[in-house]
Amino acid sequence: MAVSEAEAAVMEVLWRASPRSAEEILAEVGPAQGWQEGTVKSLLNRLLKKKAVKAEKDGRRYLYTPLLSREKYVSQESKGLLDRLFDGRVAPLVAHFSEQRKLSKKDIAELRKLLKELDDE
Amino acid sequence: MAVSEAEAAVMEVLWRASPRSAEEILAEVGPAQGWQEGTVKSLLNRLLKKKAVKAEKDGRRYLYTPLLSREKYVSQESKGLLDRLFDGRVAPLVAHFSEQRKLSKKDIAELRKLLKELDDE
DNA sequence: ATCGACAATTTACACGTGTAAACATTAATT
DNA sequence: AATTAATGTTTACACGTGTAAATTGTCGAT
Repeated sequence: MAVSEAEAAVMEVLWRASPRSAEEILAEVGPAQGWQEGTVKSLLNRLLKKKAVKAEKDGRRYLYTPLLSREKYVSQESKGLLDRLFDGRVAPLVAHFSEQRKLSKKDIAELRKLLKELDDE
Repeated sequence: MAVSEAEAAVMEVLWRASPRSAEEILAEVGPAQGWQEGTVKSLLNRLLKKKAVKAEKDGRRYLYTPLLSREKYVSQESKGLLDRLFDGRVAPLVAHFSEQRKLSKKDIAELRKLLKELDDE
């Protein structure tokens, strides 16, 4: 089963640094999302069921560590969107943003650099 | 409220050609998705509630037309992913696919062309 | 005017999600 | 040992989604 959006917010915390306790996770994500303690606990349990994180005992509490990597998660999400909307190809996606004038100077510069690097291989 | 994935499959049919009757939509999308008549009817009604399509009477049936454009839908979906996973910037997304070796020859060629065109403006 | 066919609208139901309270367990403190 | 504080586990509930059956409405043919 897929990691939901709220669950992903918890994963983001763990991807930044792990292992972490529920309390630490709450401290980092609670204020921003307006979440109570119970909410984070639930999300952690669902992530455990989904095998997206693991927990190891540390005294009276647990420390959580990601099992699903950010790379993998990002790949799945990106591929999903690409397949659904752009026939699985990257160029049309970029073209879309280009048409919407959503490419920043920085984006363009970075894309140029990227293509140049691909040349050198 | 957002157009869901199943609903989007119905929208795709209407984006290809409209207006269309429920029966026509079913004929086009039913087999591929394995959907019964009732399923398509439900999805159409939800799309009506969401103001994503409109219906005009044609004899004893209705003909449906998109109100939400594919452009707009694609923009929303893409922006959502970009903001959630790539800090709102396009270049990191492309870099991600590049690292995963998911850029086809064709993609690369098209991206080159795109950047060249941006130059000429 | 009634019946039948067809199409739309309503209702249904299981499951995931966002959100959290209630309850249980465990370790520390009195 | 009993109580309390901290933390984890279970239960809850409303809402959206995927899927479709049941019901209602309507036009055309007897």
